Amino acid sequence: MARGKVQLKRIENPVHRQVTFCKRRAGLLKKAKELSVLCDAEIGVIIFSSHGKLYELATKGTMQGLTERYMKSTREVQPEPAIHEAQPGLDAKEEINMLKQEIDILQKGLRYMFGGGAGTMTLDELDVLEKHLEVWICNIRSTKMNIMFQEIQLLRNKEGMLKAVNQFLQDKIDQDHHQNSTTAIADFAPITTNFPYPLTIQNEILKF
Amino acid sequence: MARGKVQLKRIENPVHRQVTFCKRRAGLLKKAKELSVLCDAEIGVIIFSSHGKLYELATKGTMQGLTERYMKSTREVQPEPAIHEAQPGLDAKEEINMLKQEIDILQKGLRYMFGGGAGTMTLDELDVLEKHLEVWICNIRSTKMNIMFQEIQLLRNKEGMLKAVNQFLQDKIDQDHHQNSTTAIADFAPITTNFPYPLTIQNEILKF
DNA sequence: AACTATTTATAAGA
DNA sequence: TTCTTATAAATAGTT
Repeated sequence: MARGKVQLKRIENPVHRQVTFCKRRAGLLKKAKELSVLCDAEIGVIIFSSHGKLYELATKGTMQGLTERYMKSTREVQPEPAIHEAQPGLDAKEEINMLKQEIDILQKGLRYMFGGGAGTMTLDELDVLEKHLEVWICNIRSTKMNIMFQEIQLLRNKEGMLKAVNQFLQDKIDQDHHQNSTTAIADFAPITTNFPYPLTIQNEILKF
Repeated sequence: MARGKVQLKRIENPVHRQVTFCKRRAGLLKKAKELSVLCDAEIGVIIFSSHGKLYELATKGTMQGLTERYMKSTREVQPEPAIHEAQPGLDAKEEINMLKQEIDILQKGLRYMFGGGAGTMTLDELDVLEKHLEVWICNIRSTKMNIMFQEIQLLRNKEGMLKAVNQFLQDKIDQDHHQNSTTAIADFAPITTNFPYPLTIQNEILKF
């Protein structure tokens, strides 16, 4: 925001990006603290850098407490545990009975599973159990996707940094070659490829 | 920040506080979005106003996913409780440990399922759990198939018996008709259908 | 909700 | 990283 307008897109230069991250992170956390104090609000900020490092701020208590409060707040909006959508025309007692029945089925299912399938469940009970398990697997796959997505992000970042390092090394090599050809050794062969030099990157660079 | 420095303390005037909250909240969320885009960071902001109203922002995915990532990040700092000892060369103990581990995963999975997905499982653990559930579902489907096959057998038996009864009744009717046509009444119309007589089977026959 | 005078944040350079 | 500084952005107080 100074000495030049900023484009609202990912900063490709890794050094530049890191510096900006540092500065703006500090600024964001400062702003959050100010807002909390001035307006008596409870605020939590979680920041994961592109390298996966965590920075956090929780005003008025712990992040743990805040996330719990958040869950409580949103649970009312989103009845998360699926399937158990309130059926119209059923009062509280009926709903409780239905839930108890479902728990029974799940418990029976666990015995069925670990007891070697020797339990005796009806077709309907098995249907309910199957649906539960399908939702469960669905959730698991979704979580796995999230985790894998994070992995991909990390690898992309590594790729970007490696490219930058490659470019740096290439430039250095080009420079060296230029010096050599103009001072001591005759240019007996023009270098037309950047290979195999970029492959010489040290392993240390890969450790984040 | 304009037309007067601001004191870093709670604004006592409620109207003034509300206005400032509104403005600065927008500013904070904007800054958070910018930081996320510019520096490729995953950011979550949770704001509870002094009246308890929730405002939130989650870049790159859901707040749910972010809090899970946060939990995982902070959990790693704390020592992981209950790690089963893995002694090489002892087959029996190894097997027991493996089984314990599997049970752990299943228990964790149950918490994951019924705790609203707030558990923190690794990708490998989720894989194991998914496989377990797939086997489980497979077993359930197999059992369902068995049950349904038994149903089908039962229905086939009923069908066979009904057909036999029908045949018996049909024969009886044919016989009666033949008697009538050869003794008293002229054959004014040949019977070419067994309808609607088979529909007169008594309900008692259907009860197995 | 708009409008500015100022303060604050920060991009670029050192 | 840290400091400096010119400039963009945010916003306090006002209309």
